[in-house]
Amino acid sequence: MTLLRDEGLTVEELAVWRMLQRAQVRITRHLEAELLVAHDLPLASYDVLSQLAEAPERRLRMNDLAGRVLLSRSGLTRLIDRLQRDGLVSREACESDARGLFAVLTDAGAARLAEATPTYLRGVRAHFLDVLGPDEIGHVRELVTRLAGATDAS
Amino acid sequence: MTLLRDEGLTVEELAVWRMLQRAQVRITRHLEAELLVAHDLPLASYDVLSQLAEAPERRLRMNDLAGRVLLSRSGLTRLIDRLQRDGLVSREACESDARGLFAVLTDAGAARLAEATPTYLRGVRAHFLDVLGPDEIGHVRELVTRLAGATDAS
DNA sequence: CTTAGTTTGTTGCACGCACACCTAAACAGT
DNA sequence: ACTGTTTAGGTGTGCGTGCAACAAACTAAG
Repeated sequence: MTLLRDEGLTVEELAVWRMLQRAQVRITRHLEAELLVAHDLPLASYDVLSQLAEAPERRLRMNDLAGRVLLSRSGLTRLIDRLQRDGLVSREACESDARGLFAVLTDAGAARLAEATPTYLRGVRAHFLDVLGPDEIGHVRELVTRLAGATDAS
Repeated sequence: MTLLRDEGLTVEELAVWRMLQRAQVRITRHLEAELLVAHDLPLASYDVLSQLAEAPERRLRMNDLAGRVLLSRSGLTRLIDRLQRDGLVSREACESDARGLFAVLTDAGAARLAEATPTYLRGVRAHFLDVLGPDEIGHVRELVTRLAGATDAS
């Protein structure tokens, strides 16, 4: 694979990227599977609920929310449809802007979130954090911060 | 969020996990978008082609391949259908096991892969590797290896 | 006030994926 | 051989997502 050298990559660098992809996919699937069997709650739904829970007044504009959960606006529309159908979220109009809608966490949604959160946190610990040495976390945090921010510059 | 403490997580640890998720999704999307506009090749297809290219005789059993690209067997069946339709891959029977099938990289597939690889590698460099300090790679490799392997133990 | 342009959220559509089920082939024990 | 079990791969179906097109509401310029 002389192509690698042409682009200035080592085989090690490429392998690291592939393993990261692999690890991320597998961890995410474990997490989702655990949430699903224990609480019938997909990971994307969990993300939405927790974002709302952390937001002031447990409400967020659809657009803001879509950005935070890395979902397209249309995808979020459908996801909120489902959550609303299950009573975990409600839609409320925005008074200052008639086209705006808030997604609002209901009490039932908060309860469901509280119920699922231990499962989620245990999964993050078991599949991710326990694999890191405790002293590594600071280093990884710094690294991941750079990664999350840098992808904007494209 | 006293729930965090109940599970022995710090807010920093949780934030690191979230940012990693975020970074991974964004990098992957950039990569896929670039492959799509430049070569009309989805990332999953690229992965299959490159796995085949690295395999002995450019062929792999469906089951093996499904494991390597983190796809369900049915998902792989459909993906190979598409690649076969486009002439990038062919199916060949296995003589020693009549129910086995090989996915084989065709010359056209190898050509398409060679064409797309620079785009892919440049993307990996730009969105991922450039963000790492060169001295960090060894450390990250070691870490990611643990992550990729550890998720089996569940 | 009118008109052009932008932003917000939703809908039609097609795609890609996983789950459950199915068939055929291999294997195991009797 | 004969029957039950396992494994390889493919098919039917439903779900979740993004893209493009849309309607409604806001904004800005004349």
